Amino acid sequence: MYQIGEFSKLGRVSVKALRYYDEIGLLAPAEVDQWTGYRYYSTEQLYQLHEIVALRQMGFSIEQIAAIVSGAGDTSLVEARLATLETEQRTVSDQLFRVRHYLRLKKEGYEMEYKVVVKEIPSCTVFSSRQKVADYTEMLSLIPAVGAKVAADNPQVSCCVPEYCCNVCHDTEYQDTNMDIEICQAVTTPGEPGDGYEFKTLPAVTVASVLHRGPYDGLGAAYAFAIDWVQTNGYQVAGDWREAFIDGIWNKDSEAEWLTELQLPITK
Amino acid sequence: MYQIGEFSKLGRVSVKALRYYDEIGLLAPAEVDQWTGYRYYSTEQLYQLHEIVALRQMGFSIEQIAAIVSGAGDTSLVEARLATLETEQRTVSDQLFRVRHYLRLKKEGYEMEYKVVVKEIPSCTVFSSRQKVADYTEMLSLIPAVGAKVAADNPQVSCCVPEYCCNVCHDTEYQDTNMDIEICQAVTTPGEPGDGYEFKTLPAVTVASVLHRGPYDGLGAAYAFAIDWVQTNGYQVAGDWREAFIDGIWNKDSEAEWLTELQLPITK
DNA sequence: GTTTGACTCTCCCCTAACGGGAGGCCGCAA
DNA sequence: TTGCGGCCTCCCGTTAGGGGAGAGTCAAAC
Repeated sequence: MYQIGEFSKLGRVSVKALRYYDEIGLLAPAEVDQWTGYRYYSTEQLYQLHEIVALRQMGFSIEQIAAIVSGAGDTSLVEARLATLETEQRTVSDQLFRVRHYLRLKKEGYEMEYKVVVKEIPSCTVFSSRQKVADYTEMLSLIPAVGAKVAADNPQVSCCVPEYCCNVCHDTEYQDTNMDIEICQAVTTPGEPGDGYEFKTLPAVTVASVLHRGPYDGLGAAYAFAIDWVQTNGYQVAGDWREAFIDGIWNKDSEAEWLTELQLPITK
Repeated sequence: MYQIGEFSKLGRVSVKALRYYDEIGLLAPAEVDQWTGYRYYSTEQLYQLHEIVALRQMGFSIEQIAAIVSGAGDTSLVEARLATLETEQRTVSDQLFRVRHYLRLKKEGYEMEYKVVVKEIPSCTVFSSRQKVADYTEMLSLIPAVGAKVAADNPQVSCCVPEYCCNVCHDTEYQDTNMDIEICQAVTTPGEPGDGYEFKTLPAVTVASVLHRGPYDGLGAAYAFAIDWVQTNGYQVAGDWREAFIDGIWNKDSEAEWLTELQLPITK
């Protein structure tokens, strides 16, 4: 019989952990002195502890270990652990990509103006108007015009809250002149198509998102950053880019306060 | 200005998380209504939140993020994160090896009698006696003899608590006859060498440990298991094997209760 | 004017697997 | 008798919020 301190050294497990295992019923001592409360362990417990430690080293939770050591023979928990480990491996790998990319740019002296977030954009109903525009100035003038026309034709249509107003860019690479864009505005219910616009459903996508602050002539740098990020982090661009308008001329006087979100659909 | 619900949808962050970020001072709303307590966020906060989410997706803790967004420009936290990620990657990889090894054996119908634990054995002072023995029976008779001789010659020498009594096996592969073994017993202080024994220091080692229950003729299977485990888990054997005696003929009548620990020193 | 339903607030308890420490008991050695 | 090391229980702390209770707020609908 060992005292808890000796037993803890034998099994390379802390005294605190042993008391915890006792408390939750995972590993009770062979004997507990009824008067002093002292725990006494035998080598039978050492054998059990060895198994517990082995399972802990595989990363099982205590609850899972309790299930495994009691109802042995079922591999489902182990298979679940395998699946969990595989996703953990992907997560760590993704994070490594990001951190290394960040450090590389920092080392090159780049000031990290842009940060990339991967997010899910749910599917949504929009009215849209696809047009060729000469530049961003022309585009900006079109948005309220389209909105006004739709509102006039479809008085029952209301915009989503919070708003989601974006361009879907149909050009195959970034350009800021003669662009093939589709102005979209998310609405709560579809309406009837009209002159120069229609209602459609934008698909749900996973995007790499970059926020750009300032006037639109800086969007090129943001795009370049986003595309580089997507490639060096092991993703591929998988769909038409979107530019979501958050702040702009309609609510901010100073161009420096304009806020636009680039959304590049991606897959691994 | 957005209410917390809208803002939470814009940033794809839960309301709970936003309130938490406010509470700990990481991201305060632009305005809080003094009477209702309602939080109102502006797009400036959206920009900050985007950065926070990007850093979270790199796996930084909230505390680290607070440090990064306040005192920007220092890469030490990012380098620390890189180091942490690299060890996490190794941990996950190790666990994957173990779980896959386990599942493979299970699928082959093997009953998992042995579990492997990787543990550190600290350096310790021992008296030792290296001998050629014909078999385990002969070895068993030698241990008490050596112990008695040392105790007689060195009355001030006392054994460690808990005990650590082991064979260091100098054979290059497992054999149960004509073995070249070194009987060792950990003591608290070194003594004077004597006839057929000496005092020495066993090095600290990292070992793969397997517990074997039962008589010594089953040790071969335990060795085979341990060696297979070491190889399929990407380790190499790096030193002389040890057999640590926990329970045996000296305290258990039934051979089935004997307990022996195989310790194979390993490196990655 | 009232009601309703969605939204928000604060406050409190919960997580996993122990670690740290306080305050007190037990047994042994000087 | 005193000290010391080991052990006990009890309580609080850790992360990054999640869940829910109970109450207040807001805007639209009736």
